[in-house]
Amino acid sequence: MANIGNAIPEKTIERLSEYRRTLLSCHKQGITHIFSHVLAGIHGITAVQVRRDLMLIGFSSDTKKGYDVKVLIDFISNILDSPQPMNVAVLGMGHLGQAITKYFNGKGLKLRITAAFDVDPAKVGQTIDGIPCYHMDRFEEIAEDLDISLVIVSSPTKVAPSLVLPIINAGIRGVLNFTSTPLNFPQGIVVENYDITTLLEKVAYFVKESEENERGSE
Amino acid sequence: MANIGNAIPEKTIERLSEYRRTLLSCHKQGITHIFSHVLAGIHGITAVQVRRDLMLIGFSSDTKKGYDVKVLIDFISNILDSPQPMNVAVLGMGHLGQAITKYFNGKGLKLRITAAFDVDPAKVGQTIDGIPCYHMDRFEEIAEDLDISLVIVSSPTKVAPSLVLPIINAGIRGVLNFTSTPLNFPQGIVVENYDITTLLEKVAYFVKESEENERGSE
DNA sequence: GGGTGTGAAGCCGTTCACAGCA
DNA sequence: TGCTGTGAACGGCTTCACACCC
Repeated sequence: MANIGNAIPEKTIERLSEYRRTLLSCHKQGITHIFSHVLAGIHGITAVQVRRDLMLIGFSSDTKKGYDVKVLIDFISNILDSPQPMNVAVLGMGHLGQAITKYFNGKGLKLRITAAFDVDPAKVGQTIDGIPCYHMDRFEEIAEDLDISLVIVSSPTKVAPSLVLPIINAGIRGVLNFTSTPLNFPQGIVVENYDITTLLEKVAYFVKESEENERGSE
Repeated sequence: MANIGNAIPEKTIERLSEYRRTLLSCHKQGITHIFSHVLAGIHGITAVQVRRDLMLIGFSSDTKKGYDVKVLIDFISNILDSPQPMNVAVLGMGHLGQAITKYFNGKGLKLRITAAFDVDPAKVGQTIDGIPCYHMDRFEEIAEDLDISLVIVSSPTKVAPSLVLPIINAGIRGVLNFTSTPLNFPQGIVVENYDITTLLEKVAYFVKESEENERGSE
């Protein structure tokens, strides 16, 4: 039995997260209402897309002044956030791990980075950006103690495969993998692989494409 | 007039980049042939998907021993890579910028990070991981000199909007943006926005979803 | 007029089902 | 038998077109 009228498409979820960040920034600037086409413009999409997304989550505005920023923030948050905060661990506290940690610090999100893991003796035992760094050997034990449910894999690509088993054993539910190895987990664990190289190669390909088209049509 | 039988879907391009990385690793290990279902397994997708992707780029194998790894690498490279290497600049040499630079260093790709830009006096004028770091004020000038065509935006989110104009003026063709502000560019400039927060929030949402479904079906 | 909400159409990407081949 | 290649069906997401409402 499904909980509510759920089944919100993945793309919509991504955009909701983006809308919310924009809305929070509007809210901070004192903007109280926003039109769909303005929100769309900021994100480089169409107004229909915005309205459709809001329709899918059952949001509707009663006014003609656009959407109430504060109300919409709360509505989206109600969709995206868990009732209780989720704890996140960063696996690999190199530059990427530290960059991610800094991103999240003080953002006041429902997702909290509460632990980091590494094997470098210079980092283990330290507190980096306010996050304690433990040795990877102790991952399963500490993940359980701290009730970690999500991990970000920012280790060197070479060691990433060796993290799969500990992650499974620790009962982790979601993985965000930034290494160049696709990681496979059994059903029930949510995984997103984002290889930076692939992202850049994609951009490069479409640049190449558009240049070829320009040349072709002149 | 279109160049070749192009129009390869975006998703396929992403996967081709991923396949290639896997294939390169296979090649290094001395594996000469690979079945579609093996390649699929590594990437957590179906064999049909792999075959369909290869069909779309016009690749076909003549043997029954699976695909020839070396030949396929060259074929994919011919699709993805530009004839001449593309130069990439990193805007923002904080942790994220340095992480990205390290990723690319010595990967021997057709994409080369050839310059970094920052405003921190401690970084400007230095060489970091073999990449010279210039002051952002000199971006337009140096981008032209070094024939930069792609940029990676890894600056703090707050300054990201101020980079848009210099990027346009410098004639940059592709942008990979890792900040939390969506950046909009005029038609003709390829942009990919990848906000790490959004990626994590998406994983968190689907974890929440799957937990609710489990609870619902017990 | 200028905004929102939405059924219906259209497009894109994935999967099915099966033919063909060694 | 076990693999590859592919037309056709399917499903998810986006866009069109238009009704409705200050």
